[in-house]
Amino acid sequence: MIFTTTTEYAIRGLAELAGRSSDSKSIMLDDLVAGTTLPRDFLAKVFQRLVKAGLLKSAKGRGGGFMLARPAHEITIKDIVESIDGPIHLDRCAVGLDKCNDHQPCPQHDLYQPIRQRLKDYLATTTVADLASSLKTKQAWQKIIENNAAEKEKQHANGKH
Amino acid sequence: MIFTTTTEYAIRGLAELAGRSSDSKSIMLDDLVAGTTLPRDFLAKVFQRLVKAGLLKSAKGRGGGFMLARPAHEITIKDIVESIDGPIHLDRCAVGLDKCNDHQPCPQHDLYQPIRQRLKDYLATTTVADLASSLKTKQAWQKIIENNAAEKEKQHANGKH
DNA sequence: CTATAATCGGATAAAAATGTCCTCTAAAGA
DNA sequence: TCTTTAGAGGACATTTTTATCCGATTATAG
Repeated sequence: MIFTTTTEYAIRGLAELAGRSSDSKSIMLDDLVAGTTLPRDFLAKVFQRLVKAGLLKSAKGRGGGFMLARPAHEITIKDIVESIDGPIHLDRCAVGLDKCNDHQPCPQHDLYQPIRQRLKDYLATTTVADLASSLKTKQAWQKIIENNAAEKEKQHANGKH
Repeated sequence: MIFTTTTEYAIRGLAELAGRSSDSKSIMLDDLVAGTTLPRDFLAKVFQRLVKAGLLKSAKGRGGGFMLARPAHEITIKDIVESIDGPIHLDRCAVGLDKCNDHQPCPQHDLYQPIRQRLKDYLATTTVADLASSLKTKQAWQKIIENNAAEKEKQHANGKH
C-alpha cells in the first residue's frame, strides 16, 4: 500500500463518517466504528489530529461526536494525507537517488514523473464523498454475496433431503 | 516515498554496485559505500537478504565481496522490492476498503487501476542497469555544479581585489 | 447542582523498523 | 600452517509506529 496504517485509518474513518451521518449532524466514535474493523481508541487519536488540521469538528459531552468541517466533496485524499503525514513527499526521486528534483532531474526522475503526476491528480481530485459512495457500493455487494451464500446453503440442504 | 527505508537502501546499494564494479567482478562493502550516505552495517544486513533471494552472490575472505547474480539489465526494481518486502501488495484497494480486488472491484478500485498498472509496469521494466546509468548522470551533474560554485567563488575573490 | 455522556490529552505499552556491534566462519596469501 | 581479510549471523540498542488505558475536561439533561 502507498499509505501508512495511520493514514489509512484516517481515510477509512472519514469515509465511514461521511457515509453514516447526514450532513451537519455529528456522529459518535462508538457508532462510527461499529461493524467495522477500525480500532476505536487509535482512531480517536487520529481524529484528534484531523480536528487540529481543520478537517473535522468535534463536540464533547452529550450529543457530542465528530462531523466534517466542510462538505464531503470538498475534502480530498490529499488533504487527509497531508493532515497526517505533512506535505506529500512524492516529489522525491522514486528510487531514492537524492538531490534529484524537477530542477535537477535524473533519467529515472523523468520516467517516473508521469506516474507521480497521475497519482497526485488522483489524490487531489478524489474526495471523501467519492469514498463514501464507494463504501456503500461495496457494502451492497457484500450483502448480495452473503445472500448468495445463504441461498446456496439452502439449496444444498434441500438437495440432501 | 513509496518504498520503505530498507527497500530504498537495497535499490541504492544495487545501483551503486552495478555502477562501480565491472561485470563479473566483486566489490567490497566498504568500497561500495565510500562516498555515499549508505549505512555500511545496515546495508550488510540488507545485502544478506538479497543474497538469499538470489539477486546477489557473495564471497567471504580475501578478494571477497558482492556481485550481481545476473546481468544488471535482468534485475528489475520489482525483483528488489519483492526480495525485501515479499510479493508486492499494490493490488490492495488504494484507499484501504478491504474486500476489494479485481473480481470484486469498487469504484475507487477502477479509478485507481490505471495508476496501479503504470506503477507496476515501471517497477517491472526498470532495471538495475537503468538505475546505475541514472546514478552516473547524476554524479556528472554534481561535478558540474561543484565546478560552477568553485568558479563563482574565484570570480568573487577576484572582484574583491 | 448533579449525574451522565462524550472527546481530550497524557502516560504507557507493545510491536516493528532501523541501526550498531561483536564474534564466528570461510577464503586467500605469505 | 598461520595470519589477514572478507561476509555471516547473532545479540542488542534505538527509534518510530501502532495500540491501549485512564483521568481530566466539557457539555447536556434532569
